[in-house]
Amino acid sequence: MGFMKVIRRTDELVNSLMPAILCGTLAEGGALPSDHQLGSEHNVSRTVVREAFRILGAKGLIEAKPRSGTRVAPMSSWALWDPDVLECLAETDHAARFDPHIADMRAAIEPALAALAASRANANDLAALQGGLRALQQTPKMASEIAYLACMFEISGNPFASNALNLSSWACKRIQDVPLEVYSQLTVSICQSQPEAARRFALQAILDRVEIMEP
Amino acid sequence: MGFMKVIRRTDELVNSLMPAILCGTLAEGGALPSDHQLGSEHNVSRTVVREAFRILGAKGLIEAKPRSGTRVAPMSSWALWDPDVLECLAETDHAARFDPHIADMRAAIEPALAALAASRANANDLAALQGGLRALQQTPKMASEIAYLACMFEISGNPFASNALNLSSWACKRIQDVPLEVYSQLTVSICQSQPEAARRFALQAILDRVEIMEP
DNA sequence: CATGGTTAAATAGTCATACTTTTAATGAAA
DNA sequence: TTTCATTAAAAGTATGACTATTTAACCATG
Repeated sequence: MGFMKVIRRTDELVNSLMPAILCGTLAEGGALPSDHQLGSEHNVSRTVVREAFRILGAKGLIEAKPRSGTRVAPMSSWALWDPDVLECLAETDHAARFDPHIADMRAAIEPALAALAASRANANDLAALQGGLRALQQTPKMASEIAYLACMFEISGNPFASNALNLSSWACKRIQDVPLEVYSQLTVSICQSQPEAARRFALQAILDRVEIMEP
Repeated sequence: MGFMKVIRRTDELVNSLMPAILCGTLAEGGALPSDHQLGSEHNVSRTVVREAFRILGAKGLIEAKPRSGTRVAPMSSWALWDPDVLECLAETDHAARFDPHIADMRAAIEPALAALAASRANANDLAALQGGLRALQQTPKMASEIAYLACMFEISGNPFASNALNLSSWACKRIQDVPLEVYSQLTVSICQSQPEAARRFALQAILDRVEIMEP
């Protein structure tokens, strides 16, 4: 099935530099090689280096100034919600340092989205959600869990939810133990249009994971 | 004085294309001109066009494929949390459509951050926060409010908060009426290490704004 | 007529090079 | 020491040529 996405040399370079930035090999505020030099090191043209820099810059990871060169931006400007950044960060050594912060964010956002979903779902939505739950029960893997959450987020009708899903992916990836029972209760709550119950169960699903993570 | 940030022609092009994408002039799934053609239209080299495309691509706004050309990506992949995207979206005609969704997100996130801040603040943090409050009381403008919230988010210690601040900026920009009284109470709650009270007041600050927005 | 494979063309991707602009360092003059 | 011009390093821009990928038209074959 030919879904071979084109691999640009630009992207390869991005995938090479991003981990170095996120894991601190290239420290915050530290200088990157000049694009000419980086091109030589990676055997790519300056064009490729510059396009890679544009991408990293768009994600808030680096900043360039004429004559001064290109430097790693302070973490406060990193686009941590970005799927690429987040995915890359998850594969880093100190990913564990971010676990509690992500759990905090999820605990804030996902219950709210669940409540929204409960108050807005129509018949089609419920069918989709129940289908997602069944799939999750049959094969309780990470992919199914993400799909279920994606469905719930979609139902919430909030366009910012699709980015919040990146945080969920992180957590599901880190701890692949699916709280099936809670998800079942959550689904029921949404189907019965009970926002507050949905809110509680969505929170519970997260706390269950945190508990495993704690020690 | 001289903080004149360099204006790249690349950025100018991005600033020209992004609004067109966000406001739907370039519809989702619709094709952009080829980079050669776009270069002619804007009197810039293909280099500039391509770097602009890389930036827009990094923010999930467009996708390029050889031979097919470059198209506007589906909104679900847009990086709505990105400060540039959000700022640009705010200046769009249908910014109002996003107001309630942003309010929902803020209502979920900011109370949680306020609670975290209340439980983690040290003496220095409190001094900074109180300073921010005083500045806000003296000049209750948008900039002061953002600064205050930034301070609180920083205290929360959550690295994802700095991106959440973009949502706050949106709301503060849209309705510049500062709920001074609530912020005062919020500050007190944080200073007295009362997370639950802080949570309530942070929520209240948002609801006050929504109320104005509602009609 | 239908089917399937071949070819051709359009467009993104890459490279090399030359030139321009910005700005940090440097050093000379006041 | 301060100030101002010089210099040079690095990013920014332009151009043109070439490559790679893929759609779409085309042609041959059944």
